[in-house]
Amino acid sequence: MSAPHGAEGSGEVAEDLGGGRKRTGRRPGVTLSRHAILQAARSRFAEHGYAGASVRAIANDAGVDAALIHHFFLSKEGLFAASIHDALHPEAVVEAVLGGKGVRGTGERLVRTFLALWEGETTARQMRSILRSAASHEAAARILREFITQEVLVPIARTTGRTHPDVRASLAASQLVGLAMTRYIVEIGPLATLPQDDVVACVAPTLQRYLTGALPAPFDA
Amino acid sequence: MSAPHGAEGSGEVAEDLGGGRKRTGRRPGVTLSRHAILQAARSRFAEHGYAGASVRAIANDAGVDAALIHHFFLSKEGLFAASIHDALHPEAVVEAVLGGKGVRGTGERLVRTFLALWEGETTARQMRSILRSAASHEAAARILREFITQEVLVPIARTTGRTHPDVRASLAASQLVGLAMTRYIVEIGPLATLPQDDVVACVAPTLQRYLTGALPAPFDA
DNA sequence: TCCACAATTCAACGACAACTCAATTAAAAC
DNA sequence: GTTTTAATTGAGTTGTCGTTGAATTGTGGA
Repeated sequence: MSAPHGAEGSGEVAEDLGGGRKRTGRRPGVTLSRHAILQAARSRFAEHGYAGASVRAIANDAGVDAALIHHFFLSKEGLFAASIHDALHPEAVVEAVLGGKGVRGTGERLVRTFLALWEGETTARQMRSILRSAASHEAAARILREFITQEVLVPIARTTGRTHPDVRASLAASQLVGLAMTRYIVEIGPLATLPQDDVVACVAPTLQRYLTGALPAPFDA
Repeated sequence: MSAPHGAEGSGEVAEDLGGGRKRTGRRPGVTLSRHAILQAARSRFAEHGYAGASVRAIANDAGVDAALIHHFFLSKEGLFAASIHDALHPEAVVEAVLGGKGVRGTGERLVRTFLALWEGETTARQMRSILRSAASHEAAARILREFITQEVLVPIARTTGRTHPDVRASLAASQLVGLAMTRYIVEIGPLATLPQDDVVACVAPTLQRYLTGALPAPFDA
């Protein structure tokens, strides 16, 4: 969970004059507000989803007027897009998973790489934002859908040289998305508390089977 | 998807006097509004999640004044709770899955029963409501969490007589939740379009392994 | 030095949020 | 038939939403 001081702590440029009022006009020195806004947005979107996070609350967290958000990002949509921009580096993920080490450890490397995204401070917030928002915000759902299908799983499945790479890819996606939902969002039972290595050990065989194992009758019969 | 005339169609009791206005006071005959509200609420919550669905929009869909919702359900929270109430009948699910037919087909029966919930008109809306809202609304997340862990998966895992039933249960939950997310919410790739039987054939072995197979080293070594 | 521009806040807009209260009409209980 | 209770809307409260335009203050280039 985030520390009690929250996402503020970067925007302490503006000294306030009595009554919470801040001096208008540009501040001296380098500008930090844009970055502060992005960080606050990631936290809010990660905790409350797209609809539940308000521009004003984000601005407040960032220690900034709400209008500044529109100055930088034009709209709430724009802020959301920017806040999850480059959360997902497909090349990096694909590289980490394939890594030239042959096909046998693919399942394990896939879970491990995926879980790592959920442990890093910044990437975890972005992942939470995407998943939480994807459940009810179409733009987020589209981002998630296209990223998963086009940029990570299809390449992975294709390089394994098996049949029906798209089916294999979506099956693997279902297990990974479900893992994220149950471990990090809904926080179900032992899955939410098990050490990372145990989770990897349990789930990796499933992914390995989806990616390189035999598919049931309707497919390869 | 829902028909264009939407969730109305039941509340046609109130004839309107000119200008969209409706006569005040109680309507003659039996009262259908409560039911109409619940149906409209299920649709709205299913499509937009808790935060994205407004009481006014639901009232509008139901052809009813917004105040009537508060009269019946006291608050939006109350409406939400009522709208997903008895969506999940644990006994029925457990019965359908265990069904006295021994342990070998448990995985398959579990997926099949789960998918059936997502195909029925009413239950699908309730499932969508719960999952969409659970992603960002704590009350929904709690409902989902407790239902999954306490009322379905633990009993199922316990009756299989294997070690670590809670770990097995949460692993199975992760696959099922992920399946619902990818097939019905985010609609990823082939999973969203595959016929039900194919999905069952692909996923059942995973559940069977989680529930009755060998767990990896950290658990049974 | 002057000028274009970027950063920043204030004040407000119109829309809509959840919710309340009183009035009106019908059903149910007596 | 009278009284109580339930259903229903209208009008309104209070608050928040995303967004805008003008005003102010700093930065950087000519």
